[in-house]
Amino acid sequence: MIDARLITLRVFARCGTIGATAELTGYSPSAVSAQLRELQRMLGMQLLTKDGRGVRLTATGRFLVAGSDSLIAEWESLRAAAMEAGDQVQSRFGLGGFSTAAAQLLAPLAATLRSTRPLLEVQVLEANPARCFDLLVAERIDLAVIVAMQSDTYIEDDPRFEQTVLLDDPLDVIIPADHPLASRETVTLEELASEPWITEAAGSTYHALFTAAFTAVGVTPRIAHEAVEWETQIAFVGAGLGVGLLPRLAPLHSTENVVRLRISGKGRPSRRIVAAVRRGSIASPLIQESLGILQDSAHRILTARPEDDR
Amino acid sequence: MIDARLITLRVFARCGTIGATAELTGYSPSAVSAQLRELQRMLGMQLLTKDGRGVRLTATGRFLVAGSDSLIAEWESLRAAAMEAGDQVQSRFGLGGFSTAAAQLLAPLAATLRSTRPLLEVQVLEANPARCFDLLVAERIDLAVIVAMQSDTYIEDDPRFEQTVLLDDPLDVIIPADHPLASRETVTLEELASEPWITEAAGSTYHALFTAAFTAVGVTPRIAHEAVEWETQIAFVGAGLGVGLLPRLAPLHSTENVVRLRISGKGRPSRRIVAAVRRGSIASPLIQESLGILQDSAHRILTARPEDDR
DNA sequence: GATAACCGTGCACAATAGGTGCATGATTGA
DNA sequence: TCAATCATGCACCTATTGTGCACGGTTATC
Repeated sequence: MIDARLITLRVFARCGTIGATAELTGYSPSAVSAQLRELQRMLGMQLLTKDGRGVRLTATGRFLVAGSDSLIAEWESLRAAAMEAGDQVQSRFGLGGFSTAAAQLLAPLAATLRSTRPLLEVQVLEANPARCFDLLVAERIDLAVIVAMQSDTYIEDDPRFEQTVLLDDPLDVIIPADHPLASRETVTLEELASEPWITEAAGSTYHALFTAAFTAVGVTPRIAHEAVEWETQIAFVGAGLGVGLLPRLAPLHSTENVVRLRISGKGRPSRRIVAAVRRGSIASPLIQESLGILQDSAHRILTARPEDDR
Repeated sequence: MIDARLITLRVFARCGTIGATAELTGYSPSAVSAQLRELQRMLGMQLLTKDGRGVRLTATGRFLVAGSDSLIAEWESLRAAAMEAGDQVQSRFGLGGFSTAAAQLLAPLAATLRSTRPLLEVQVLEANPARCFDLLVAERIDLAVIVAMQSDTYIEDDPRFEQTVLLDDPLDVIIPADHPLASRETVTLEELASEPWITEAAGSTYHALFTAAFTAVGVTPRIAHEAVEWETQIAFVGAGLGVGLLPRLAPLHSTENVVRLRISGKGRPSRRIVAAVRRGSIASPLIQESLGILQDSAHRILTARPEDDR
């Protein structure tokens, strides 16, 4: 409803280059370039300036993008209200998410929607959290389930999105099956202070969460190895290279020669799983129904856990 | 910026038929029909229903149109702010107006803009007040100078428009040059109570103003003849058929065998001349400049009048 | 300081959204 | 019953808007 060119401009404002904007919106770079040129012509405003080998927004451009936040939100809100008032049905619905955790929530959501709303075209895109937000802005998806590290600066106040906490996913410790502590049910991080740790490379959000968990209990872990995928980390642990942290929702197959222990004591780290939508759209019947389904799934996951871990 | 189809829907909401919408927007009826069909498809909402040989808005449609008022206003406001912030120039500017009174204000405005902003394409459309509002909604024009009868219910609170009073245009009495009172400078309506009057047909806004003026002084005029155009009315008066009321801004050529007298006493009727713009757009530099020019013109007209008539 | 990589843009061409005009069907009023 | 009014479908056409590729300018690397 809002001109596609303005949406493109907003995406450009997020990623800064024409090429990335093209990739994100699904257009070719030439098309993005032409769209932005046309937008400037029709508004009679100069929105972009050459900057080195790229382009950047002018002050007017930034102003327009900033101001368009509330415009988009108002449209989403109006559409949601009209859908609700008229008991109308949406035809396309895009979902975004990342990691097995998100998949565990998105899969039942998509399945349920497919049965309750047979006419609805549901599309699921796998993308990391940052890209999910980009895809929301680009209107490629309408709802995203993302895994936010607890230490992240929480962007609840972003004028473009509204977020709903679904559940907190605690991190467990994984140690080799032949480790002296392997028969325990719970451990404290202090007890594992001298172990060689396996984590992700510094700079990743998981790494930030990792260190935050240890600083909370006043311990400095010795980082022995680095792994990106949970699977890799589990394999390292199974090979006796060290110990690591693993989110509760990440599956651990019994064949792995690795045991999972809950963390007791203070400083129990967790990831926060939230649903994000474009601001204003949260009143839409479809979004409401989806959030309900997601929260049911989250509740089912929570009730399957030991009481003190919820 | 807001999708043209929504604008079309809004125009339809005002005039009720596809044909009228087509005429007002400049499209063909088929195009309007197709646009509205496409709009419903893309929103997944049923906005129209068959109603006899025409169509009418559904509840959802009315809801959407009502809610879109603030959306349009916010966009206009954003565009205006961006134009001002970036010191940018607009390329097209549509003006609307009706009657010689409006023309006297619009002509100098268009002329001034043409010299101060040579790149600006100024288009002037002559249209009666109701149509001017329609044209504003349809985004065919950006500013309208309209003549509102004082008795009209004043639509200042319409969420779609913002209005600025330019000046009040008093009505004078015109009488034949050989009338006994012709040498006077001013008359009261009471003095002319027994004269045969010429006015417009009952039901017109001018007729409403006419009767309001007389009821204010407790006189019931005898309506002898009816005329639509001022020119016709002047000719009738010149022919000695009766007397009439004529706005100060309506030109009276000396060859007409008619004299113009100001009305003294209470109940001096007048028309109100106002400038109307889409809500939100009033902050735009171009609108601001235009309103300034219009007010200058109005001021010049006022200062040319006797003091007690301003 | 040459060269490669990157980024945006212009151009030829293609697809398709979106327009017009006319014919048709449905409904209402004379 | 007939004419007038209104919306819509269809055939056709236009022009907007997309793609793919080549090119020029800028930055980073060796």
